Amino acid sequence: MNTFTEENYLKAIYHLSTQSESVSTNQIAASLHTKAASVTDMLKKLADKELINYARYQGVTLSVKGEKVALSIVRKHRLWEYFLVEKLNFKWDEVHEVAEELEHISSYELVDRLDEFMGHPKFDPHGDPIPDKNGHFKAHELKPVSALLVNTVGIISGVREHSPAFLQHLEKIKLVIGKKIKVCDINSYDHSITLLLEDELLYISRDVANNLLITI
Amino acid sequence: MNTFTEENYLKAIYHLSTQSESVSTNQIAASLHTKAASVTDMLKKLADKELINYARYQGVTLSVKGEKVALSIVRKHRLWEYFLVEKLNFKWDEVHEVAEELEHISSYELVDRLDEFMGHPKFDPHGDPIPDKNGHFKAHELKPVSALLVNTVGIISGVREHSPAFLQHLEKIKLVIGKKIKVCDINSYDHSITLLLEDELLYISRDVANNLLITI
DNA sequence: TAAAAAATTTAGATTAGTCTAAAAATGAAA
DNA sequence: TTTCATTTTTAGACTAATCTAAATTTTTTA
Ligand SMILES: [Mn+2]
Ligand SMILES: [Mn+2]
Ligand SMILES: [Mn+2]
Ligand SMILES: [Mn+2]
Repeated sequence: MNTFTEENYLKAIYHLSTQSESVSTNQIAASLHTKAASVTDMLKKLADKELINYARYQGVTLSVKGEKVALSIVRKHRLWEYFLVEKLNFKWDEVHEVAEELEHISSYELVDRLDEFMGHPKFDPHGDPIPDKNGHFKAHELKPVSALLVNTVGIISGVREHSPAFLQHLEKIKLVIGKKIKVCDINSYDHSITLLLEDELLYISRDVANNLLITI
Repeated sequence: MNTFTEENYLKAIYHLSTQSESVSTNQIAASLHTKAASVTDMLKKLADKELINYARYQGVTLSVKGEKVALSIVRKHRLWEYFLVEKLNFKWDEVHEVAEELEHISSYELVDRLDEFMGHPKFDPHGDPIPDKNGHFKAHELKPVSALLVNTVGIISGVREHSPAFLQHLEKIKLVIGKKIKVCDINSYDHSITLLLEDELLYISRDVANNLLITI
């Protein structure tokens, strides 16, 4: 089918496409920690296979076919992350690297049975939606905590940054998915925020507030 | 660490080593469906990494280091097969190909937690022993059904042939692992055998009898 | 024990993916 | 609208794994 590497390019293009309409060679290179010249080579190959729409110097978008492949990789990634956390007791900051490998296991039978085994979860451990076998999913309406006004409430439902360091920090201060928060104060100097979390006050930096997502 | 391909070579050498002391280039080529010239190239590479003992034209054995790697792949393969059958309801003839991919997932944390999750199984769905995390395992004392005398009994405990066709055939006639059998008659012309299996008589060919293993 | 057969290795190519360095295209600024 | 910085592509090379065909070594057999 497609190689491991082709799948990683398609997934990278998919994720970058959620930010901007068209994706540039340099964006892909940065996201895959590779060089622009390598990306150009691969883009030609993916265009030959009709997985992307590509014109020299003009950036790239996924074709319908390419998006289907990308969504199946994302589905596998997130289902495996859910499995690792819910069944094997991994922490939410430990699963990403393992899922980066597991997402390339080719059997669709496997991923569908895994989905069934876990009861068709809708969101992964980081709050990201899990596409169904047809690639359909419904995302939460997410806002960063930093966008809330004083005295408004929200439920922690996702993160914008997935680094182990950030996830561990959230875990440590008990700001995990599902918890209800209320904004008590916004510091006008450094934009740090004081939250109410289960009857306790909690200070978070602007940076944390920007990367922590809530539903209302 | 080691590439996917290096791991497959080490595993092939490991399995062939259970048959003969030293393993030949052609044996490896046949077992990996590749060409002798390719095998020679890889043997040089594995020898450089001190994973095998290799002298030109003399065949090959695994080094202690190489055997450790091979056993870890075998452990992963068999644990994943057990998982697929016991947790995801795959049939015993459907799991080998998927496990061929899963065995290369590198995380040891993953395989150890999987082992724990399943209660440290000792044998895979085909009766093959699962090495523990130190590579230790105890194999059954296995004999082919064809080696039994008339009126002796045994318990189905393994197979010598792992093809889906053979496994499906056994499944169909209910000759599955754990069942108790008694040899009622051995045909002196074609060596086919009449078995007693749960109060029912069953005819099996010499070929089936040779590839079906029992403990006494 | 010498010739023939079989097994193994070497030589030389190929393909996928990557890189650096240089060339070309684009777009922003003067 | 020309220049210049940035982005992107091309050119040429490298590594891992593979192949075919030819050469070499080992083993068998006569
Ligand atoms: Mn992830
Ligand atoms: Mn995730
Ligand atoms: Mn198997
Ligand atoms: Mn097995």
